[in-house]
Amino acid sequence: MNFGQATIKDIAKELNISVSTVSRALKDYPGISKKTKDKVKKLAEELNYRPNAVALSLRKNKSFTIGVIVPEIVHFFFSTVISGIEEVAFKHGYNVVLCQTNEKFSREITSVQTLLDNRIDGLLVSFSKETVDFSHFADLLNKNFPVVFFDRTPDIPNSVSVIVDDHEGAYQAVQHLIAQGFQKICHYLGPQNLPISQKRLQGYRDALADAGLQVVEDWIVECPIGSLEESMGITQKIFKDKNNCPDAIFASNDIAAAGAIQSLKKIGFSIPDEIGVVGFSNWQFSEMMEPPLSSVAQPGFLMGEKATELLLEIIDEKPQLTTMPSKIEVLKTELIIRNSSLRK
Amino acid sequence: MNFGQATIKDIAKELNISVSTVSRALKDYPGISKKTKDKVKKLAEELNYRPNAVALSLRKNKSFTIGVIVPEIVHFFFSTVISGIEEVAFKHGYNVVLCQTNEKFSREITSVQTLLDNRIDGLLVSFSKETVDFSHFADLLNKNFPVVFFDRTPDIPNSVSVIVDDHEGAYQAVQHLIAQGFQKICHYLGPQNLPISQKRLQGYRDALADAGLQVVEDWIVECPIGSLEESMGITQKIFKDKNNCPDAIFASNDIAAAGAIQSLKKIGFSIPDEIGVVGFSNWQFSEMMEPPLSSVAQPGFLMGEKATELLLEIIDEKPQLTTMPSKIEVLKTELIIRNSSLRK
DNA sequence: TTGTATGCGTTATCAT
DNA sequence: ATGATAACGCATACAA
Repeated sequence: MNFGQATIKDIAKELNISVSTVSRALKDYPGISKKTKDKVKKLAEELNYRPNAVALSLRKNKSFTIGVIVPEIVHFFFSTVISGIEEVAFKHGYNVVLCQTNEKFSREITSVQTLLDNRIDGLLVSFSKETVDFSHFADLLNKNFPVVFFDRTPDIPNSVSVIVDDHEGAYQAVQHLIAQGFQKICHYLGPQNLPISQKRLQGYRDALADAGLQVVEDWIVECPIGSLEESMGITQKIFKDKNNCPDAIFASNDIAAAGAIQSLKKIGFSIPDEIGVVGFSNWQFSEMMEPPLSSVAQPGFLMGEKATELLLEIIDEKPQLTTMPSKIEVLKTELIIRNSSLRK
Repeated sequence: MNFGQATIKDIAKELNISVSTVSRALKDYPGISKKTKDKVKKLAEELNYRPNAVALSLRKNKSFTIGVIVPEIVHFFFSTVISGIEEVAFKHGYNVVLCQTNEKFSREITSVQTLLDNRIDGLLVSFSKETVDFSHFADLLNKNFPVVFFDRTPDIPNSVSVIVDDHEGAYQAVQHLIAQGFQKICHYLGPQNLPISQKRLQGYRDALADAGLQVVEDWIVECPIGSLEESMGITQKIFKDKNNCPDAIFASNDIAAAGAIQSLKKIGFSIPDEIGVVGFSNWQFSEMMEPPLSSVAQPGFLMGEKATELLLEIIDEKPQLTTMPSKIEVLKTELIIRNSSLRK
């Protein structure tokens, strides 16, 4: 169905002029009589004429659409990033096509494909936990197709990324715990193959090392799923032996931290007097928990904005000298200190 | 740029056959020799040929794309709905173009327009708080353009919507508070012009009436913004006079409930012994609060799925007899009882 | 100042 | 079994 959308053809027929004249009149081309122009514009208005963006895409080989691929939409951090993306895209007249992979590699492949089929002008990606082969992205980069990675960066040549300083964020969090007098700090590690997890882990290690504290390898436990239940189970195990357990937790994400707190409270530990907890991401609920959860805030909205701005620069083929040499933009995190780690 | 995408033209040239033959070969049309077919398919594979979806859209007047308009992306409920939408769309081979209005009417207008310009096949909408004029949607419906509203339904003819039973949800919540022995229940009302707010309010009124309790109009306070701060401010006022204040709160959303709890704790009330609190939406953080917040759960993911399924039915012009007569699908809510309202 | 013709990638109609 | 051509809606090089 056409839903009664008028085309320049309709206008041309009605006015007994050619389509090219209509086209030019509508776009204020030089060398067109004021009379015709007015006539055309008036009718266009009446008919509620709107240019067909699909036809334009085909003609100009440009869709004013960017693709966005995220692991999950229902995720405070990612939805915040998406929001930032949408804002900048909207401001520049771009549309946003959204795909979620549910952390599945196969779905990532499909999504990239259909987005390309739809001739997006560029792609913003945070890849899935499963993704270890990046050739589908490398292929794009080799073709010089505009891609910007956010949060999760692949280690492939010529990639452009926006990330937060995960190492520094983790370092500060652990440093803070140490400053509060905690000595036996364990780490709830995120999915192993994600660079963000590795960097947070390294920040944790470095902070301990710099403070002259020993790293206990058994106290670095992976939370591959990142659910409340997983974290509660892990916490129960680690804190089973009250005489030989950590006195603080630095968790790679807030859900894990929340699960830990629930579990610790159930066991009967007092927080932060006996156990200190710091999370990562500063989810919306962090401040509403009891005790309020200290967390490393990530500027998600800003990340979405930056990534989109970078992408649009690349699309417009005017990469800024300031951004291109490094190919990676690192945003600052901010440690939000609340009562879960603050011994007065 | 073309990014080296092969077209049927390229294949035709290389094989010295016509484009129509290529087109037919690729689509297993009858009346094409096995030899040619194999030849074409082989080369297509080699060249990594993929049909240009934009060209197809133009040709077939169908984009396999649906538009989604939400007030805010960073909102637990809406992001959950979006996720459900994306799942069903993906399963049916549809793309999702996402727009957020930031609760602005003007932006809603623009978004509808650009989505139409891009020839989406259908539209899923939850309109903004500001929207009181629905003519931009009515126009679409008059043209028989496929639209499905979710969560926020306009009162216009021929509209199709998916909502939850806000009245029943509210009714149950208040009934539960009454059953727990609370008598002086106040209501934190959502934005006045939203039907969902009105229905929740009515559920509140009816539950009180059915229990023979008086409705105190001063205890129905609007929270138009829906922020933590707003709710805390309101709570401080209402509960200032300990001798003449409510003994329970039924809030139209969980953020308001969370703000209330924070404020109440600060004032020194014990929850739920002195004051009971029930929220609406069952946000992710509800169970992590202290005390855990009772709330009316809305099936957001299901809503997204249902709305999309309905939309696709309309697009495919095979409306189910079961769904069309009513034009409105009502999903059940579920009261999740936690400690914020549970007197043992 | 305006019109004609061509092409973007694809499918469909009509020939051959 | 295959090819030529028009059409989807628009922009533009070239004519007039």
